Amino acid sequence: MTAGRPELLMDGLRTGEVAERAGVNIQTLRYYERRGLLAEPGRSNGGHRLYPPDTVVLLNVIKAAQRLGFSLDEIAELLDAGRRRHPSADLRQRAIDKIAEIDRKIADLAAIRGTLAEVVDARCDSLTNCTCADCPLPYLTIGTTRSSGETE
Amino acid sequence: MTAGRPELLMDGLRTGEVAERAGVNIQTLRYYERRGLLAEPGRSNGGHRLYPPDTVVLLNVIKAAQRLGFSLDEIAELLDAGRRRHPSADLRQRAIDKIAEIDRKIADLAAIRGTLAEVVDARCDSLTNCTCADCPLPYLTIGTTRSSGETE
DNA sequence: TTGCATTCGGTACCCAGGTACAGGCTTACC
DNA sequence: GGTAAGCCTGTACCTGGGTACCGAATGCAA
Repeated sequence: MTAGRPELLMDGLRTGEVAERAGVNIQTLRYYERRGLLAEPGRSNGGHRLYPPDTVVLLNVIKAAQRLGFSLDEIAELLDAGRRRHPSADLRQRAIDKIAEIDRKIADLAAIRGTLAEVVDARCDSLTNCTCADCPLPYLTIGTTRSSGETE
Repeated sequence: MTAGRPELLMDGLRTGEVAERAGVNIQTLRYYERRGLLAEPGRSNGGHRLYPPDTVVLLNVIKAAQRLGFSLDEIAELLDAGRRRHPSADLRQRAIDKIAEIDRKIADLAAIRGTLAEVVDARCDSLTNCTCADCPLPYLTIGTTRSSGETE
């Protein structure tokens, strides 16, 4: 039992492979494990981590959520919510709140998008000497949905 | 000319007022000024900042953009783009890129929203003992649009 | 004019989210 | 069996985005 047997049970991706495929640093994997975003993976006999292949997908999800402005704690919650689909009443309520927040984000993104689209259209009569009168303050529509009270 | 005259030219909001109305810290105003997100405001005779009132709106915009996952540098760029609507070819291209990025964000948010909505619906036959077979990996659809190359 | 609240500039510190490095074991291949 | 590449734990460090604190100067009202 010391060595030699390939130990079929514990195949999987090693940290380096996962990191490369997901485009993250190896240290980040351990960091996420500490933070509870990644479950502790299996180990080889020698103690090396062996990840299930879908870990790569999960990492992509986490990175996408980060780009959307969610903190790691929030992402952990979202993943948890998405994982067990028969949530407690509390979790359910938080999901509802998150949905409202997401709707706000989408609306704000749409507003920014709109302004940028106008920029690209550049409906001005000249690149250097624009006389169009309807060039008001940009993005005025966003950020106005929430007065001051934050998520806390 | 030493004092007494209200000096009509230099009315405006003082840092404390702006900070309170926008719900940010006073130090944050100076920080944003250093970072180039806020233009240097006028000053009183004694050197105190006097902000134009729409600074509050601008701060709300900045905060909204932050919640959407944009860095301060990106926000500075977005503001710049939105401000001068007759952009250079380069700025224009960057606006186009940003729009694509925003579309991706919106799509990802919609995916998360969808999963959360399913959670809220909880289309399971029991809260503790669910037999529904279609509870696959959550969020599988998001994060898959970009393979690895990032904005850089 | 006195006095308290604000603001000034400057520097130091804080937190989240990583990233790097050191010294020692594993794995893989010849 | 030797050895290079890869991974282990642990700790230290870095960047972005702020915050806090200091002593001095201003603003404004009584």
